[in-house]
Amino acid sequence: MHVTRADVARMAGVSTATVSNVLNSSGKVKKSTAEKVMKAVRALDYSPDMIARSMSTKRSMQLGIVLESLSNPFFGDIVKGFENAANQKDYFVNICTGFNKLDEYFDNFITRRVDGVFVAALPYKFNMDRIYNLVDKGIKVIVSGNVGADLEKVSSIENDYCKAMKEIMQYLYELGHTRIAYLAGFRKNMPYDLRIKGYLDMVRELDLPCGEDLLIEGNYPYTTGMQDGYEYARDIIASGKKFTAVICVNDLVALGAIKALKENGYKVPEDVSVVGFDGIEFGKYWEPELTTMSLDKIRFGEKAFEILYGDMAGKGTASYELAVELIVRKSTARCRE
Amino acid sequence: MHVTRADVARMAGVSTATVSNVLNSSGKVKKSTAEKVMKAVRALDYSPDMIARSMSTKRSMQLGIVLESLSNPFFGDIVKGFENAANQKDYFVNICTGFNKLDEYFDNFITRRVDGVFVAALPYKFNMDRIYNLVDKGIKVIVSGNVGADLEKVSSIENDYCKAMKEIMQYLYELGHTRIAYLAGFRKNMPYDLRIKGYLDMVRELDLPCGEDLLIEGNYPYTTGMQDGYEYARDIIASGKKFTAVICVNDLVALGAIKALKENGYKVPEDVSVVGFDGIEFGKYWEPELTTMSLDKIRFGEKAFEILYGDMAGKGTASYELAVELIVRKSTARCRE
DNA sequence: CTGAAAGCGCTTACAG
DNA sequence: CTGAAAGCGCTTACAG
Repeated sequence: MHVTRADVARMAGVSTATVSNVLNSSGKVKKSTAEKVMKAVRALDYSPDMIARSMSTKRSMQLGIVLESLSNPFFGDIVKGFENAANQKDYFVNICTGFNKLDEYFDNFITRRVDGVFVAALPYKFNMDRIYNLVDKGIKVIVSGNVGADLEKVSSIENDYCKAMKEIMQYLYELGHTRIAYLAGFRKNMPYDLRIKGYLDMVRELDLPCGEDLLIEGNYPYTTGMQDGYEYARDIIASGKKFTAVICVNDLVALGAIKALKENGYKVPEDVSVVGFDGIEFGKYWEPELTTMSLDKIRFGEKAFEILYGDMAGKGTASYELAVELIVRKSTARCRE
Repeated sequence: MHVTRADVARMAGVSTATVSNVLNSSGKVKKSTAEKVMKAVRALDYSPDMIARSMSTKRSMQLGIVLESLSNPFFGDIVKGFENAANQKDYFVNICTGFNKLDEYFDNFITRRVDGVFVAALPYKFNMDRIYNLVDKGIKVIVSGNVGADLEKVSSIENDYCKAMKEIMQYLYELGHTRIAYLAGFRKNMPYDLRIKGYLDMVRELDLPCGEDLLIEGNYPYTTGMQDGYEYARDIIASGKKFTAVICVNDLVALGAIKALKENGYKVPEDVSVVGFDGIEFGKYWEPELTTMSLDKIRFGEKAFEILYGDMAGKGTASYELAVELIVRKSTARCRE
C-alpha cells in the first residue's frame, strides 16, 4: 500500500502536523521527536506527495518553458541552463515546444497552476494578451524577444542585439566592406528583432552605397534553420545584387548560406565574408570556422530563471540584457579590390 | 478571487458533482443542464485545477524525460517528438537534463507522482534498481540504450544498431576498404552499444586485417560531441595506425573527426571515408556532406510515448526497434589503391 | 439524471 | 514543543 504522512505519524507516535513540521524543517520540533519521525520515514520508505502539498500550499513548483523548436542547439543550451537552475531550487520544468499550438500551452499553464513560465518563442506566434492573462491569474512570466511587453507585468531578458549588430557592421566596414547584406529571417516591420534596427542605423550612419537594398527579409513562417539560410543566400545570388559580406540572423542561417555561396563558386572569406549570431558550437568546426556574435546560452537560461525566481519570491518583475561578444574566426576577411 | 467548481455550481444552480460530470463529459448529464453549466463556466472564466484533480484521480498527467544534454540536436528532436505526442494526450512533460544528478530526478519522479518516464540517458549513469524502484511505485518507464533491463518491468525502444553497423561495414568493404576504424565513444566492455558488437562481428566475418586494432575506445565521461570526435581522430592519426575509413558513433563525432582529418592533410573522402550515425540535419550541409546511418528522431520520440502510453493504459510493457537507413552522401568513396 | 458526502494527502493557524 | 481540526478543489461511488 501507499504510505502517507498518517502512517509515518502513527509509527513515530506523533501527529501528522508534527511530521509535516519536521519534514519541512520548520525548526520548531524537538530534536528527539524529529529523530523518531525520520526513523519512521526511513523505515517506511516514505516520500511526500508533492501534489497534495501543492494543494495546500498553492504552489505547484512547476515551471513552463515555451519555445518553437529544439532543432537549433541554441535553444537546447538555453533550456539546459534554465532547467538546471530551476532544479537547484526544487522546481520542475515543463518543456513546451510547438510551432502552432502555443495557445493550448497557455491554457494548460493556468489549469496546471504552474508558478511561472519562460516564453522564448517567436513573439509573432502569440498574443501578448494571453501572457497578461497568465499574470492576472498569478503566474509569473518572463519573455524574451523584444515583444514590447509591459515590463510592469512581465519580466524580460534580452541580448543587446542592436549594439551587437552595429559592432559587426563597424567591424566589417573597417575591413573595407561596404556592400553588406543582411539575411534577416524576419520582416522589416517586425518589431522584435533589434538586429534589423541596428543594421539599418548603420547603413545610414556609414552611408553605405547599398542602402536598404541588401536587407533580405524572411518569409512566413520565418523559420531560421540551415535550409532557410541556404535558400536566402541562393536567392540573393540569383538576384544579381553585388555584395562582399553577409550577416546572418543566426549561425544556422550563416552555415546554410556558406553552403550556398560555395556551391555558386564564391569563396568564403576571400570573395565574401560571412558572420552569424549565437555562437553555437558547430560554427567552430565549420569550414571556414564561423565568425559570430556569441552569447552565453547556458547563462541566458540561468539568468532567465533567476529573474523569474525573484518575481515568484515577491521581488517583482525585472529586465536584463545579456552581453554578447564578437568572436572573429575564419569566415571574415578584408574586402579585396 | 479564484473561482472554483463550487462557484460554477452555485451560478448554474446545480451541485459540484454535476459540474464535474459535465466537465469530464461523462455523458450522464441532461443536455439542458450541461448547457447551463457551460454557460456558468464561460461567464466565470473558470478553469479546472489539475492539481486538485490529480489529487482525486491519482494521476498527475505529468511525464518525465531524462537525458544528459540537449547540445546534440539528435536529442532535441527526440524530445520534440515525445513532447508533441504526449501533449496530444494531455500530458505535460518535464525535461530533466543533467549529467550528474540523475538520482535526484528519480526521487523527484516519485514525490511528484509522475505517471511515466522516458529514460534516454546513457545507461552507465544510473542504476537499474532505481528504475525498478519507480516501477514498484507504480510509475511506468521506458528505457533506451540497451540497458539489459527486465522487459517484464519496463518498456524499451532501440535502434537496430548492430545490424546498422554491419550494413555500414559491408558498404565500406564493397568500396574496397579493409582498414576501417571505429570511433566508439564507449569502451568495449560496455554492453549498451550494439554498434561495437556489430563492428567486431564484421571485423571477424570479413576477416579484416586490422583486427580489433582500429576500434578506438572512448574515455570517461564518454561524451560524444564534436570536440570528442576531433580529439579521437587526432589521436588515431598520431598513433600512426593506417586506416582508409572511419565510422563514428554519431554524427557529431564524425563532424569533429572530419575537421581533424582535414587539418592533418587527409582529404575526405579521397584519402579516408567517414560515416556517422543519427542523420542530424547538419551533416547535409557539411563539407563534404556526411554519409550517415539515419533514423527518424521525431518518430523515435513519438513511438517512445506511444509505448509508454500503452503501459500507462494497462496494456503492459512493450519493446520496439526502430528502423535505420544508410544515407550515402559525399564523405565516403571507393578506396583508392 | 442529480446531489450529499467521503476521500485524496498534505499544511497551517490556533490552542494548549 | 505538539496536536486537533479545518481547508485546499477536485472525483466518485452511492442513494434517490
